[in-house]
Amino acid sequence: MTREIAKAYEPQKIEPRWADYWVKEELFRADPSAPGPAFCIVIPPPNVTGSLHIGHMLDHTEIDILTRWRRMSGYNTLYLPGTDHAGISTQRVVVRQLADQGIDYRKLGREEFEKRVWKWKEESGGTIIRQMKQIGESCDWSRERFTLSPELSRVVRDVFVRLYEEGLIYRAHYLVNWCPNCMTALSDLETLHEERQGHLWYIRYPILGSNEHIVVATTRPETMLGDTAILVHPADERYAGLVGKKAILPLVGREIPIIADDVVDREFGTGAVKVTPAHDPNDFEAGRRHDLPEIDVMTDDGRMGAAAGGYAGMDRFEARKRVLEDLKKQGLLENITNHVHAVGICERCKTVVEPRASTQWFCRMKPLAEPAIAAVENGEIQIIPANWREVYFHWMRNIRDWCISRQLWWGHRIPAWHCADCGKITVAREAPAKCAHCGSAKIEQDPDVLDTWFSSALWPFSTLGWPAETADFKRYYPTSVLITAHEILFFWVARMIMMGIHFTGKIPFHDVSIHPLVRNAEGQKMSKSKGTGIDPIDVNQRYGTDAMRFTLAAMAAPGGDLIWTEDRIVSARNFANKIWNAARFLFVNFEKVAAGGASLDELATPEMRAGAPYGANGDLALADAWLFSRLSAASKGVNEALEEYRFQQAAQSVYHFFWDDFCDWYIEWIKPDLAGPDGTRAKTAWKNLFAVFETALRLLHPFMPFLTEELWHQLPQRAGARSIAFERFPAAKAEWGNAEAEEQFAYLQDVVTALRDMRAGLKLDPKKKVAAQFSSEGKAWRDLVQRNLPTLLRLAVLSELSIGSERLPTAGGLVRSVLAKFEVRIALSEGLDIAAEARKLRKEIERLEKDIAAKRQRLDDDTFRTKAPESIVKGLEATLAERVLEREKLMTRFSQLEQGG
RNA sequence: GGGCGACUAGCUCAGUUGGUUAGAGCGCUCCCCUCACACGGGAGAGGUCAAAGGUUCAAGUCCUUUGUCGCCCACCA
Repeated sequence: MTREIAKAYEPQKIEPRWADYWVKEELFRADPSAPGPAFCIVIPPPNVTGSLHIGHMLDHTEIDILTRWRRMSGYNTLYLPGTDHAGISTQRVVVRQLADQGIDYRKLGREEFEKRVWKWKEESGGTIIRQMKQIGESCDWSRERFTLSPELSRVVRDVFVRLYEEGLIYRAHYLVNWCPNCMTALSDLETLHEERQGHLWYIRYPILGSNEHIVVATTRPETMLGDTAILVHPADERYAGLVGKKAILPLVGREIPIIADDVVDREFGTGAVKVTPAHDPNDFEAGRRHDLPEIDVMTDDGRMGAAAGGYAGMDRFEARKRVLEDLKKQGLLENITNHVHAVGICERCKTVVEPRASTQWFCRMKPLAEPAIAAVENGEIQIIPANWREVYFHWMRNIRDWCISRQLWWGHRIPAWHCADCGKITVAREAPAKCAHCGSAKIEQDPDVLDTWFSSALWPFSTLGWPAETADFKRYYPTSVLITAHEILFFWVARMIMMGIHFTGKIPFHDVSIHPLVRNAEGQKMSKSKGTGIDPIDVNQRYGTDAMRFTLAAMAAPGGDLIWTEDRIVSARNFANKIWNAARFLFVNFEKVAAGGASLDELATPEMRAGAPYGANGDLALADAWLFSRLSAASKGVNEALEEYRFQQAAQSVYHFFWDDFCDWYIEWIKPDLAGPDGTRAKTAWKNLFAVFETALRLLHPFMPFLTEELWHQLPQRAGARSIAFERFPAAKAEWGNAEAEEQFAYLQDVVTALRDMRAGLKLDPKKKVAAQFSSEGKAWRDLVQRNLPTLLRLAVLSELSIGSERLPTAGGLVRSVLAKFEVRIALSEGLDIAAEARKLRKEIERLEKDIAAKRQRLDDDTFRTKAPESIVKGLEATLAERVLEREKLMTRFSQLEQGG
């Protein structure tokens, strides 16, 4: 029987086939009525207009690894996909696109514009979902959700109304961050802060009815046009005589009061502050306290407005220049100093944000935050790694009300209607016919939409059908874990916890696992728009998605950032190639199995599926016992690591098992057995080889789904087997653990390595067989070597290996020893570089000497002996003895070498 | 102004609860196209774990200070 397997590993040929298969067969469709504990992850919904970037790739790789692992471990899994309508981002994209066609979106009107965005969404919105399918994510595609779909919009309205009725949503006039480019209010989180070198301008304000003046300092002189007061500290003697008087606002001529207020910092500037309630948060508060008028001197797009008099129509920064020039002309600009201060920047478009008083909708956060803080405090929700807990607490404990209204057209329109007659607001789930207060039909819906993150906050339960008690909601909520980057801890994670607890009475997820941010070699965040990123799809094309997934998993250690370098994916691709070739080794030899009388059907038995070693009841050769012990340890390692979201550790575990243990040692060790004349042994060897390989595929599957699916289907399978994704994930098997076999095999590995090292030192032809000697004082060790003699001869390319217990002489050859365990010798000296050997010995002796001294010192210390656990003391004593013996051997060898041996 | 994180081999990074010669990948040196694999095999070199102090029988691991870099939060005009 021959197996059809291509000689070369070409992921490009394999991956699309399985990606299609998984989607078409709907293999990962969740069934809430199926058995097993629930495991559910809802995707952090990517922007519908976006495409997959490296950050998604990492996020989705982790999610899919967990999902596939849990599915294989008997869980009832749901990985729910979906996208976010991404208000500002999407609107910006379409506005720009229309502008490119010479169309002003405002002239289209709201309705038409919304149509255009929906059209754009239908045309381009599928990209990221298509890419997710392409990279093999095991989602239930039948449950795909979109934040702006009619179903989810209904949930949003419902939540809004409830919060409004509970008094947690209110409409108020307040100072907000205004982006003059996006022309909308922003939340505090959407406003970034950037340290900039600016200036502090000192301006004289004349005092009414006198020749005096008062000097104020400001970083934004153009706002003076909206000044309505000056504040000084009540205890400031410099200004004591001026409090209660009025100043004349330059350029404007308005009379403004000078007021005492202890918020003023006497040390800063001149100790006198100009107050612009409409354009500064502090001033806004001061304005409220002192009942000052608010004068908004700007327009929505960041120009000076009617209230700015002669400056009306100018851009705000142009106006700044002109104001300063005019002040200078009038001799009122007293001083200019350099001043570094933080400037608010729009998260989306990087425009300098204008603080501005405006009427907006807000969500009261304190009452929502309290139970959300408690849920993390009491451990109901675990944040991993734990250092993010503190970050979360800090933000949550200082949380401020959330400005949720946006002056955009793309999003969930606020379900509030203003009455033209009574001026009151009607908030309702469905459009009302008339005002709830006066019955007037002259009502109009509020033009604003909700912050995108408002609907995202509901995602874990809105996607599962809440508020209906659906089967999905009952089965999969709370979800298991949220996998995300720390960037959106506040934007999204914190808000989901608050909303989840508030509306469902339950936490939205048990764990929050924060993964690193992917950066490039220069340490910058990978970003396509900045040209600092890579296109993961393109990289997948070149190396394979499996290699990409494995690379990311292997690099994703909790904590810091992850720097993307291409050499890591090269090594992961090489690993995939190694697996492919190990498979080929099996497949091309299946013929021999058949010829030897073993049947492939027999190999596909359920016992083999479970990875049970053939002849497990004591009939295991050393290498088999060792391999199964290693396999069990690797399985344990992978399971435990994934349990704690240590992807890096899990990947490493499976990598080393497969490459080092399985390929480099086991396969090489048993090769003759496979082809050997002894039918029973050959059959056993094949069965074990098959079982371990098949188990390894299952162990690898969550990391490299395509490759493992491909190879698994090439193995003999039960009829009707659909996918390795439904096979059992390998668990640690205590009965396979075999410390004795591990110790013995490691010993033999050391012997082989020492012999090979000598061959290299003697520059022997790799094929040239030589005679060697082995010596150990332990009879058990000599017996072990004796039992494994043929293998040792083959692996070290020896003609013979004598076994003894006497010290081996250096003269006339080369000797190696591994600690006090054994000595090996090759009796040749032609190729020997005596000087190099002497250097090596001296170095090793020096190292041992240091080590011995350190250990002696510790053992001579009585406090150590009394305080340290006995096992540590005993262990130290034993190693010290070994080191001393080894040093002595090396010294003897060294002196023999010096004597011209 | 607060807070957090990083600093370990030439490079990119691991190192769970402190415990006996600190690991990986890439790169480097030497040997090999040996019948699964040169995207490979074999052997090896390379680190006083940023610095200083401290706690401890014992510190890469805990504490303090310093330095360098990065990030987050913050309404000093």
